[in-house]
This record gives sequence, C-alpha cells and structure tokens, in this order.
Amino acid sequence: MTSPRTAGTAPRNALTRARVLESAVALADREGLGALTMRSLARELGIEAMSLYHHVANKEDLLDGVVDVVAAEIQDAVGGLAALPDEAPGSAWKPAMRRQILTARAVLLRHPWASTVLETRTSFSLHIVRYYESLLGLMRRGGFSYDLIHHAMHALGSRALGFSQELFEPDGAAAGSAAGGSATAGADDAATAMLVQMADQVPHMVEMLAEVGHEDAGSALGWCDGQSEFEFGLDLILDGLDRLAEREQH
Amino acid sequence: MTSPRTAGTAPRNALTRARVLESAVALADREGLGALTMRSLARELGIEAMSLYHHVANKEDLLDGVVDVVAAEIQDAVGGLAALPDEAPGSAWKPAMRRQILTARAVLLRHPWASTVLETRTSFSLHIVRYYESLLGLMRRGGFSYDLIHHAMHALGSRALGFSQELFEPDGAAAGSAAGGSATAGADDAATAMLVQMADQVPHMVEMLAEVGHEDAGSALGWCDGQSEFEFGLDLILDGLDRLAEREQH
DNA sequence: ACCTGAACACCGTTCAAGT
DNA sequence: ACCTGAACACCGTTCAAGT
Repeated sequence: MTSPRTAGTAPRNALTRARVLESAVALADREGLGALTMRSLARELGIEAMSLYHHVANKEDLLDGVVDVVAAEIQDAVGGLAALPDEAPGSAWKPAMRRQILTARAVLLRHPWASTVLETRTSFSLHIVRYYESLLGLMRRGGFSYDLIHHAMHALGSRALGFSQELFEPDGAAAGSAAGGSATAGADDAATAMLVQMADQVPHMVEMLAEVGHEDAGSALGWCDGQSEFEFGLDLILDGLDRLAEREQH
Repeated sequence: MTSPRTAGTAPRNALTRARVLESAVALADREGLGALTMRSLARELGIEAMSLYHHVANKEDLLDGVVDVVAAEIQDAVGGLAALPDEAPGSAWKPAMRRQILTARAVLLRHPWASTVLETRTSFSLHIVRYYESLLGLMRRGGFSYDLIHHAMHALGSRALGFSQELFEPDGAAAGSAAGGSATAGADDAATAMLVQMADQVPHMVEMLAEVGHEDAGSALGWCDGQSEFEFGLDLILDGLDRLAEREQH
C-alpha cells in the first residue's frame, strides 16, 4: 500500500517555477485553456494542487508566467531571423516589421489559447516589452517620429503580436466543406442558412457570402482571422503608416 | 414568519426572458462582469437561482442574450442617426461609416464589459448582423466589390463594432496624474518606472514614453484604446480602403 | 407552467499540520 | 523548505419535489 513514489529515488526533478510553467503550457496546448486548472496541472505534475502555491502566487500569477513562456518563444523566433537582404535603405522598416509580426503570429499559432490569455493580462511580460522594443527600433530607424510610432502601436493593437480578434465568425467554422461544388446549397453552414432565410433583411450580407464563399475561413487564432486576411489588414495598416512617415519627412 | 412576498398581490411582474436580460445588463453595468453570476442575478431579481433556468437555457445563453440587448441598443442608436448632408456622392460611404462605428462605440462605452463578452460569443446576435448589414450597404453604394467588402470587414475586425483590444497597457492606467508638471519624475506609473530602470534594454520604449507622455491613456473599453487613438487607427484603415476602392474602379 | 430546496461536481484558496 | 489533507467559500447545474 506504500505509494509508488517511495519506490523511486530521491527527488529526481525538483519542482521549479520553470517546470510548473512549462507543464502548464503543455497542458493548455494539449487540452485547451479550460483544462488548465490548479488541480489538473498538479495532477499533470504528479503533485498535490496546494504544492503549486510554492512556485506561483496564485492562478493569475500562473497565467502571467505562462504568457511569459510564450513571449520568450516569440522573442527567440524573432531573434533568430536572418537579416534582410539590404539593411540600409529608408523604407526597409516595412518588410522587416511585417516579417517580425508574422513570425510572432507563427508562434501564437502553436499556442492558440495564448492570445486569449494575453488579452486579459494587466501586467506585462518583459519578453513582450523587448519584442515591442525591436518594433520601435525598426520604425525609428525608418525615420518615424515618436509621436507616429506611438500612434502606430495603438493602430496595430494586438496585430503587433500577430493576432486580431474578429467577431462574427459563424459557429462551426465550416471545417470540412472544401470538397464538392461551390454554389450548391450543400449544407454550407447553419449560420449561413439562417442568414439566407432572412435574405430580405440582410441582402448585402447574403450576396457577399454567396460571392466570396468564405473558403479561407481557416479559423486559427481565437476567432478566425485566416492568414491571408490577417496579412491584408496588416498590410493596409503598414501601408498607411508608410504614407504618414513619408509625409512627416516633408 | 410568512415571507413578505405573500403579503403582496398576485405576481405583479411576471418574470420574462427580457426582464432577466435587462436585469443582467444592469447588474454588469453596476458591478462588473465578474458579479454577473446566476446566483447574484437571481438575488437581484428576488428569486431563486434555479428559477432563471426557465428563461435562459444556461449561462452561455444568458451571455448571448445580454450581448443581444447591447446590440439592440447599438442598432437603435445607429438607426437614429440623421442622414448626412449630401447622401449621393461616391465617397460618402466613408464619413457615414465612420459615424456609425463611432456611434456603436459610444454605446459600448456605456457597457464596458460588453466587448469582452462579445469576443467570446461563437453564435451571433441578429441585431449585430443587421448592424453589419448597414455597413455593407454603405460600402456597396460606395462602389466596393463584395471581395473588397469582405476584406474590409476582416481588416476592421472588432473595430467595426467600435472597440479594439490593445495590449500592453501598463497596470494602473495612470488614473489621476493629470495635475502637476509633465517631465518630472513624479510617480508616473509603476510600469513606466520599471521600464526606465531597464532603459539600456529598451531605449526606444523609454524615449517614446518620455516624449508622448501617454496623457491620453483614458482606458475606456477593455484595455485602453482611448478615443483619439481609436479614431487614428480607424481612419488609417478607412483611408486605406478608400484608396483600394478607387483603384478597383480603374 | 413556474418556482424551489437540496445536492453534485467542480473551481481557487486558506490553514494547520506533517516531513 | 517543501509538500500535504481537510476544509471553506464560491461556481454552474441536475433533479425531484412542491404549487
């Protein structure tokens, strides 16, 4: 009846904050954010729930830490980017920034729950700050005033980190309708069907859905924001900023 | 010992779904989203928690309903807008859309918790759909292709409804530092102080904060997004769309 | 049909106690 | 110093019972 743990050796893996956070990220990756509870994390670590409180102050602190782990991953990925072909010219900030942001996005795509947690943090991760610092540096070298940089960061919002929450993504996200014909009424989406029923009330909506088909609805981060739509919005903003930066320099 | 309710008359105010939702909105307005639990909502209504389940299917359904109430308020406010001076000309879509979006924003400012709930909905409110329909109509009459409209809605994301989540808003949001001098070290913000301490690691960040002062950090919806910054980002996108629409028409 | 009380299966967290 | 068990104050929700 002795616990199997007594059969082992001395504490092989001393529990550390780093190990706790690592485990929490793995758990969220595997089973989603809802499964990340103090009790289930403890179970994951073969430990009692209350023992976690020796390594994190509370649940909020755990979430802060877990965001920091992802942020470190982003910083690593961005730091590992090779220098772009020509470093010098004035407008080089744009492709460089674009690439950094899409790199951050790629990391977030590996941790789909992270953007949600990121949004709820009131304090902030040092790794995130350093990531922002690198964006600021790019714009500054591109000739931006600090005033414009400030506006730019606000305009980008969460896009600076590689995601944008989008509302109104119909329920099922149309997981597997890529096969057959296109304009056939073949069970497109429950939500779409409902809209079609009230076509007289929302004619433009229905026409748009019929025309664009929503074939790129590869809901990836949070709610939707497919890669190509993310890039469209990002480029729209970057182009706008470019124009403003040029205007600043007379 | 008889309950005071027996002293009253017949059920004066029969409980309806509408009354439940109304009460839920009022509760969230007054005490925040965290205070909106089935139990506390029931207490608010002078009822037992379990009675709520006769009017909403569960908590998710309650939140759906509560979002719908706010969405109806948005639609009302937008519907009440007077027609703009000249309705006809081609580029009139832009000021009209700008005004609708800022009107939606004004409603959300009255229900600061609503944007958070909005983000988590997987189904969608019919009132929201109709609001979107009106945006689509404006763009369509402005000459947009459906393809561009589709891109536009994605690019706007939550901005179409009047909010944008912004990350990295330092903790206290500097509630009352408007009084004294500006560049003095007078307890600006704990977060800012921390950044200054690591100024060698994040020089651009520190320089920017020193220069822009962050005096407009009137954290209003979710995390920050002051009015003027919201408008900056919105106009950046609307201008970009305008350019693309003109290009579409050769 | 509508409302209720007790109970269940979860949370995060406190506390006194073990080693 | 680190980990534990029992307990507390919450959740949302089920169920059998009341009127």
